[in-house]
Amino acid sequence: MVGKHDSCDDRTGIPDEIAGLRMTRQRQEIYRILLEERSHPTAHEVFVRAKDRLPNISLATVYNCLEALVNHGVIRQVNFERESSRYCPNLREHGHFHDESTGVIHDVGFKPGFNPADFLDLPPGAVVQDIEITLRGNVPVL
Amino acid sequence: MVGKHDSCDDRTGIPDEIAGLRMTRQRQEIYRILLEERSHPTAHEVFVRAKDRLPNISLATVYNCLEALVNHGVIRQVNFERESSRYCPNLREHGHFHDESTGVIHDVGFKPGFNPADFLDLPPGAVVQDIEITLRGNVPVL
DNA sequence: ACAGGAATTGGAATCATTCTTGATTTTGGA
DNA sequence: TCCAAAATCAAGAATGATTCCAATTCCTGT
Repeated sequence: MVGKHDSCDDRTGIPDEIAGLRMTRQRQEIYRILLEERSHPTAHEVFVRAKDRLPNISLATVYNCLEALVNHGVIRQVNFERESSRYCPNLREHGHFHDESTGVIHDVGFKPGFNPADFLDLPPGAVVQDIEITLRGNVPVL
Repeated sequence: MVGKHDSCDDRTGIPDEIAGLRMTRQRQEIYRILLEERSHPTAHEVFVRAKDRLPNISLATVYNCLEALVNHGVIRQVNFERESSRYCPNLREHGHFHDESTGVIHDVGFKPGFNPADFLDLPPGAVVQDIEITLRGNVPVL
């Protein structure tokens, strides 16, 4: 059916290359898992899921792949406190709301016109390259 | 600046008890270091400084003390990415600006009227208990 | 098909932090 | 003041996430 010459893989529908990164079988699989599993999984959670399709994959490879994907801007690494890093494929600028009753992590978008200087007393002349916003709380059930 | 009220220790000027926490010699010393050293030191950095005055103090004790102080709301624990935790005695609600050229971490206050719902698309009904804002960037020298 | 570079693997190593277990110190009551 | 209980400390072992390393294996270009 599908040869391996064009830009799509047989099983994942993910291109052979993204953002200049060669998408090997394991990188495809890991990226697919992140796209499917929007729950901000940890490396270990990704590892467990990846073994369904790639029984020989190693945890080191999962870390390698996640790192490669992060470095090429394909996914983002998210840290809460000192817990294990989590990974998400949402590239829009966004923060995270951690619902403590359910454990669910929601992405929270920045509203249009978002500008940190509007609500923070930044050092004079500061040039912001990156912003990270994390909220903790809960969403009461009605 | 050493205003002694009722219960004060001779050497640090720090009360015997804060927020219901018994201020032992090592807790006083560690708290004093944080008040003095406003550079958001790590546990290990605090440990090194603490040994000047308490040569027998152990790293475990530094961790114990920092944890006690954090749990009683006397200081705050601050995490950047997955680096070692840092500690700061600034209890005002504030975020952090990490100047990447100098490595300096600046506290950034929230402006009056600060309200996360104004600039974030929170999940409907979300009750925010805590917010953490970290910026990375630099402050160009003129 | 072949060489050279990239990727993968499994296990060892690292590092911050936590835990465990006695030893010390402090506190409150007799 | 003196004692027993409770709290705190210290030292090192243990943990857990992540990184490093050395040895294959896999790709890519020729």
